[in-house]
Amino acid sequence: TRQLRRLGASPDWARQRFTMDEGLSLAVRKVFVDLHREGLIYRDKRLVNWDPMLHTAISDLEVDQREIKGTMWYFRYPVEGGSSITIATTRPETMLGDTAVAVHPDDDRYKSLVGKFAILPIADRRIPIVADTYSDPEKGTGAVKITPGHDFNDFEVGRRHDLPLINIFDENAHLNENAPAPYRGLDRFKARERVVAEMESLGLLEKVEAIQMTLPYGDRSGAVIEPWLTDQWYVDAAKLAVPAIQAVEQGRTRFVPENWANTYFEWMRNIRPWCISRQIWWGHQIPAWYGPDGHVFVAMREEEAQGDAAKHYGTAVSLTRDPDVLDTWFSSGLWPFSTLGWPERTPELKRYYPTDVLVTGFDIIFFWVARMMMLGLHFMHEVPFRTVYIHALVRDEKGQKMSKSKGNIIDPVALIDEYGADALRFTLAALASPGRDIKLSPARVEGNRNFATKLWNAARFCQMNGCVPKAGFDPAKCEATVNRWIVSELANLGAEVTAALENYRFDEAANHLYRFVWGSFCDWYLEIIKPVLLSNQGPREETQSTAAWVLDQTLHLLHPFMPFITEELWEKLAHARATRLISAEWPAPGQGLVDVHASAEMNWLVRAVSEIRAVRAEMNIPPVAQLALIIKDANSVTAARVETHREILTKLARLSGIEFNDKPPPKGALQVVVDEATFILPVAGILDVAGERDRLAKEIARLKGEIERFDKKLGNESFVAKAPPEVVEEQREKRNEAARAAAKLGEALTRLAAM
RNA sequence: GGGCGCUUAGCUCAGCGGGAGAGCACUGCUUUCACACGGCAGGGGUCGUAGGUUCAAUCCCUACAGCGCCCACCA
Repeated sequence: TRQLRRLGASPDWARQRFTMDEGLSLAVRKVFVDLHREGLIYRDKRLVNWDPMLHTAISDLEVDQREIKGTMWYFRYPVEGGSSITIATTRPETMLGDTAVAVHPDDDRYKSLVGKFAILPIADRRIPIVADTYSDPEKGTGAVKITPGHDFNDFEVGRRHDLPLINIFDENAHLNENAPAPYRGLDRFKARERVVAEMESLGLLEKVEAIQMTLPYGDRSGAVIEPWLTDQWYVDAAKLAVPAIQAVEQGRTRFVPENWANTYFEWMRNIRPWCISRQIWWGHQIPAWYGPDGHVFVAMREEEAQGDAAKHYGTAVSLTRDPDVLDTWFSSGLWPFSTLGWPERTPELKRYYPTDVLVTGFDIIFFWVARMMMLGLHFMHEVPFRTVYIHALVRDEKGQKMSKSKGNIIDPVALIDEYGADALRFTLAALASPGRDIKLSPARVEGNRNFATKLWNAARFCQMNGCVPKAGFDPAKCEATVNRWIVSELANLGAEVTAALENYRFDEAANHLYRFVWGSFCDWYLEIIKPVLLSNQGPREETQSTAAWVLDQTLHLLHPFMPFITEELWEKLAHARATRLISAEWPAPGQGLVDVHASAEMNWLVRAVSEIRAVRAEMNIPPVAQLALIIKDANSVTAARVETHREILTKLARLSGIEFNDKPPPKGALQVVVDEATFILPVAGILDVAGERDRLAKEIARLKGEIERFDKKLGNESFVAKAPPEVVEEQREKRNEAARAAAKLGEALTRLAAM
């Protein structure tokens, strides 16, 4: 909770709930009772995953299969009548509970032995040799020991052949009284050593092999899990899964990204009975009571159970409540409706069920999502949520999953302390491309902290220059090109960000915002309007209002990512807002605000400035030197643009003046091509002639290479014939553009050489 | 064993049928009145390998190699 608050999560904190709340407990009991009555919850004696350390059963999902280096032992069991049969095992101690040896019915090696009896060494027990297809001739020796009490497969085999079931472990996985006397009380691993040693001394240990194998561990205790025979409560998950599968198949609930639906289907279609009872003290106690003879009464309250028992026995009896509690995921699975007051038909339930979006990690799909789907559909007859957004998992810089035991946890609060919650949020959003985990590095967060600082300074600049949101301001009515342009850019940004959010592409939304704020708004717009703001000339008022409006909209679009700084700036930017930013209506600047002419004009200006800056930097012209600009071969559009932006072009490109002149340029000048015009910058005194010649030659060579590629493509008949006409046309235009630039630079080079 | 995903600039990752992008790092210049957590300019990639489809492949298909994850009862 503290982390969530620091991150700026904005839930309805007043509705915080805890699964052990009275209301939720009632829902849990009702669900249990109802499912029991419907036969979907039942009690059964079978093998469970037993945690010998925590002394409780756990579900399949809480078992962690780990790859380890293990050992395979080959034991020879004597067979009555003189021969013997060899089995392989990784768990020698369980042989004390063997009640058969199984071979494949078609395995010729062992056909003659089927029906005979082996003598189980140490335990000295007569056990049958049975034929069962479970036995795989390819594995081990083709003969497999059967321990129905301590192996899930063997349990099934035992059932098929009506084999006795011997439990040799107690709750600590120590050997019990069913083991031969010397073994009683031994830990399973100690017993293993002893069995191996004894078999060896009996001359019955045939071979020992080192192998790779997997072992089940309890995900909480880390203890090796033991299949153990106990009474437990089960949910018939297979039945509940049917509608839950259909709901996703039919798209009533959608996974984002959608390939997680496969994971969900895979598990749901192979789901096994869900063991829900736990022998721990913390949790919802199971509402079941036992009579003196063990008869079970399931009821909402003890009085009801007493009543049922009295009816059953014909007299009042004393009942004992089942001490077990429920798997926490059982109560969590009710969350979407139990928190809304169910089983009461509350207004909240009506209003909020089904919910819109569940946001969670993929590792929770089985534990929680699947259970909510099953229980929600069963009790509410409607999916619990329309969309399941599976977010990326945050890993450390090396891509390792963060875990307490590895000690590589990145504490979000520490990052927030250093860089701010906004920077962290923005970083996580920007890195959250679908289907990929996030490797979180502080450098990345730092970069976005800088972004927040940039935004802050930009806002400060606006404020210092009287950019205040103006009531009744209509961005469509802007007249200055630069204002029309930034309004266009903002309108595009709004559409892009909204679309990205609707598609759950938080990364795209964040990147659009970053580029707009830093690139379009700060680097260009603010720089361009500085002269206007700092003087009393020009469209000062319009510019102030426009800047304020754009900043306002930007803060809003950025708010989900950076709630703190945007809220702060929003309130600072204007007094007496009608609402706080977080509850203001999401902006939807219309596409009618987009002015393609303004965009084209500003693109030209940006290109012109950039070209001049680049050549200056490359030719080492001192930044303080102001150069004259002579524009040659300009058409009327360019001429008009120059007039409009003369002042800003002069400033940004550090020019002393601009003139149009189509005559040959003076000696010693830098030359660049912008569209149809050649920009000439006389630098007679400081020109590095050889350097400029090289630069021009290199640029011409590059263009020639391009032209060659285009010509090759355009000369290809099948390209011209089969490619879409607009593509062909586009290539042709680009080719001509390159050719034009090359020609002009060629002239420039000639002039230079003539000096 | 089954399934999913990844392989693009030094690092972390976008992109995706028509001339390779971002952030960080790096190089040069720049302390000009929003911001040095800044500005300007720049270097750097045969887009894992080999085939195929196509006028055109980093992008689609197939195989292979390497890496990661999930599921599974391999004695």
